[in-house]
Amino acid sequence: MSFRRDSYHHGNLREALIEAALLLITERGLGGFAFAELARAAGVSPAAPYRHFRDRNALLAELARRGFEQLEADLEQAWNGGRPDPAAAIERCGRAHLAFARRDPASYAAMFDGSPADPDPAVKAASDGAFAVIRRAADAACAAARVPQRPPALMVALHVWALTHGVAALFIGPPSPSRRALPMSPEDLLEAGLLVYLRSLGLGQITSA
Amino acid sequence: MSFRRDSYHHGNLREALIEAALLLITERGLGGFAFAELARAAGVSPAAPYRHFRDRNALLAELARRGFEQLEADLEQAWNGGRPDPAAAIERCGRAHLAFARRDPASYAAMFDGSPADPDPAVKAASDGAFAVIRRAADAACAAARVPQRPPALMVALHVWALTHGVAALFIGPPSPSRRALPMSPEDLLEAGLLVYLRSLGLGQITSA
DNA sequence: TGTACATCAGTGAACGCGCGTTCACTGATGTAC
DNA sequence: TGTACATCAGTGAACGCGCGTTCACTGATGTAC
Repeated sequence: MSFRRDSYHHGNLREALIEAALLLITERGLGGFAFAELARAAGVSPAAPYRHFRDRNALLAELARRGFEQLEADLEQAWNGGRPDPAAAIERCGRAHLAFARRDPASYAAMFDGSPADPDPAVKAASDGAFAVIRRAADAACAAARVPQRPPALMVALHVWALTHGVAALFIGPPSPSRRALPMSPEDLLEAGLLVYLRSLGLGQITSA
Repeated sequence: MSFRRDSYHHGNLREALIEAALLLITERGLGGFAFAELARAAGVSPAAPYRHFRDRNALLAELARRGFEQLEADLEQAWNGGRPDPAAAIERCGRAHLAFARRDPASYAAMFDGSPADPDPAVKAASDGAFAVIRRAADAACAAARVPQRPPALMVALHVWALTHGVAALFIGPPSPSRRALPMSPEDLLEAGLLVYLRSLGLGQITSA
């Protein structure tokens, strides 16, 4: 999988390293790549990556940051101003979240299973941005709620976030020791869960039996 | 942190290796221990662990298996026959699940974030056992449900499982790049979420406003 | 009670390996004038 | 248009390190008789 180039300068080594990391993480999990291995895959000397990333963790942080920015964009598009109604739009956000985890499992791992000791402010900001979309959705949902007893909007946002991530973590991406066979798609599972949840807030259509 | 012993035989090396692994995983994450390091921590030669585990993965599988067995026991006790009612008992199960993740984050990681390529049948069986408790709880909940429109019991079980794991993964254990500050306990967050969800099935007390 | 023997947990030395990181360097690029 | 120079991406060799794994071995334990 190594890469041959003709000129002395690679030209796009930074991107090449990131792509190689995504590939290796997808194949072997978060711990499954070595800094030196990325250099080999990009066809440069083992010292070259240090021109672009301080170390392995800096690269992982970059993956997480970009991932959250992409997730925010995907969620924003799925939300689509809450049309036609908050419940339907939130379910679309859930699907978009799962689609992201499916499409880019390596970034998803860097975002949610990343290194314990790494309080990178840029990653935090990007993560906040993605969550803010769900937070706004929860605000809209709560404003439209037709029941007196409901949790604060922040809690609703966290419930949606946690249920969605729970489904993604359990049923999308590399199989873990706990992976169960599912007689349905993760998307359908999540949609049904959000439906039940939001119905309790007086949202969504209650289809007649 | 190494361990001195007086006799030629360790006596309880297997357990000592497992404890050392749990400690190191807690400190540094799943990838954060080397087989040789466990030997050092237990005060034996680097070849000694091979008497007890085929390799690093076999030890991780053992952690996962034991973890699921403990989780099953905890859930079973929390369920307590569904008394006084399924909704209250399910919320107790959620708390027990979070308590387990809190008490033994290393095992939890081995159970849910474990190695991609490791279809250990004993781990699978133990995992099935833990989930079965929730599955039975969902059966009871559905039997008591007072609404016509509800998902199949398996789906209800998966929703509870996913929401609970989502809360644990996001807010308990080693902070990830996505960890958000929570203005409440994970336990309260989960309880509120389950309350809203189960209310939609016609379960639980609807406290008057 | 004593002895011979099987069992097996742990030894310790050794191996080849790939890693992260450093260093003074060199070759290409682009810009000032 | 040409030339001198600053910049900096990538070199390649080197280092020390800890890892996983193997091997013939040795010391302790327990059991048969």
